[in-house]
Amino acid sequence: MGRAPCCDKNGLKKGPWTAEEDQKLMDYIQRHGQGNWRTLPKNAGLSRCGKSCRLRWTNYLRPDIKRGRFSFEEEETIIQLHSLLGNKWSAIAARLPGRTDNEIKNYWNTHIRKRLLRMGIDPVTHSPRLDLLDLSSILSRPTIYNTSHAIESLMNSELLRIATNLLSARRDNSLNSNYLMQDSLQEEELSNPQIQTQFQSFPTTQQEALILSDPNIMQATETYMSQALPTCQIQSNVNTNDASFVPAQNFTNYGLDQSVNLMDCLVV
DNA sequence: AAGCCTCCCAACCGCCTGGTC
DNA sequence: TGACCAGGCGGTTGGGAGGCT
Repeated sequence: MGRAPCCDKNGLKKGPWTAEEDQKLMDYIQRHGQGNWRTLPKNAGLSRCGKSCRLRWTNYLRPDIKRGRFSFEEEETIIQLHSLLGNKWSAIAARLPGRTDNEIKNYWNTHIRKRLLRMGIDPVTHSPRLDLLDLSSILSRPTIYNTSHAIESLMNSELLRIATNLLSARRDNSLNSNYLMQDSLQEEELSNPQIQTQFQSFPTTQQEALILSDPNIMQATETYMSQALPTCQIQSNVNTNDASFVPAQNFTNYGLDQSVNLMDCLVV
């Protein structure tokens, strides 16, 4: 036996609120405070259930609600808090003055989540998406494995993503050296001698500059990369809101003294 | 201009939690 | 201790708006 509905739905209005209803609700709360939501509609002269009134007030009519687009800082805060709290929208909203949980939830689902997916970030775990691994497509690009310029390889965003993916896996103690072989998508490719040879042709080089334009990717990547590549420099470009990589400007200025083989990153 | 499609968000639904008796 | 209830929460939906063909 289910619990009784929050109110008697007979004759109660549903759907969008009218300006008149909004005014009635605001007038009542200004005069009497929020009080008991169950009895509020009747006292305020509204044909709505208390729950509907509460939602309308907390999500729309409350005077301290901030309207308009989310700022870059707000968006960053949401992403960071979501990585810590998950879908605890009310907890996230509590740290964003003037924003409601419903608004944040909607914004997450319609904007941030899609953007993270486009960037190859899993919006649930905030880690690079392993399901995007596709080594064969990368290795089939002559510009990647035929070039004599290691930096060009490093600046390839897909290669970097793979590196971060593998480093992520390496960091996880539950994953062992068989990790890649367990991935059905990669097994055939990695056991292919030709592919392996192509892999071996990657040049040894310093890992000078991983420059990510998006601080979120930077944050997710930094942890992984810094553990395996202590000389790796990661720089965010907060002036753009894009996941693309921007060219490293001066690799020699970092004064790096340690060489790291790219294969160390790629072969788990 | 019209029909279709996609996106967005206000609002709803049902479950959970904590307080009260 | 358990039933009941109000409030809170997260997931989902429906319809309006705008873009596309």
